[in-house]
Amino acid sequence: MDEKKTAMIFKAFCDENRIRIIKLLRLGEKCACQLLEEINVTQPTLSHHMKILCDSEIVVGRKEGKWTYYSISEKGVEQAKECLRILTTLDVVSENKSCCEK
Amino acid sequence: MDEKKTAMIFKAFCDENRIRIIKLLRLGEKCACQLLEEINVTQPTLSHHMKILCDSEIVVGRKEGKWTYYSISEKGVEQAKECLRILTTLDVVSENKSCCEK
DNA sequence: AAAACATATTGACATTTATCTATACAATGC
DNA sequence: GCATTGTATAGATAAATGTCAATATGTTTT
Repeated sequence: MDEKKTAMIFKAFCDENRIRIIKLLRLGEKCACQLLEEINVTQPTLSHHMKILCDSEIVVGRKEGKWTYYSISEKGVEQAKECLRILTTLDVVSENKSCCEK
Repeated sequence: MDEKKTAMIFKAFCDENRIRIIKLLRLGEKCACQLLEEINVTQPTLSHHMKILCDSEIVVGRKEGKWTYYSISEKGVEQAKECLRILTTLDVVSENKSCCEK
């Protein structure tokens, strides 16, 4: 996975309000109006955060009439976990030249 | 874990150059000068990114003489994984009132 | 001690981001 | 059709962030 995509995924978890939103979605699908009641931001700001969360694919939105329902995407979460796993697993196969020997 | 700490952890993965640095560290411990050769930024910029990576606890630095060696922290990585797991696991116990019924 | 070297810090600057108000868009209900 | 309601977009602004040049700090070498 390229660096741009990786950064995009983890942007979901880089803002305190987005983390609060994700925590609320752990409880199940919620519509924007319900999130708005619990997060202390204006409606356009919430909308902005929901866009970033959806772009990261951690959250998915579902339109139904005039409401939009958001929930945590299992697929997106698995992608993030896999991405984190790969990024942080030591690569013991590739050689690694030591440097700066005294 | 509070939102501030969580955001701090995942900031490590929110910048393309930091992701490149982490990928390099997958190959093993490297000193700053070696990272500098491979990442296209100036020395102060690298130093800035290393600070953020260390603050996130994903990376640890070790001073030896005039060199600083950086490596991926297994402990920090486990913390990040656990944090991600908790954040994204559905909470089926808590009740969740539905909203916006038609 | 002075020079050389590796890294960190400071200060400036441009870009990005989070936030708000105002407005647009889309669906529902009258 | 028109008012109401839920959400998105546009535009403005302040704060945060990534970057660099210059400089400071600390270590090693001569």
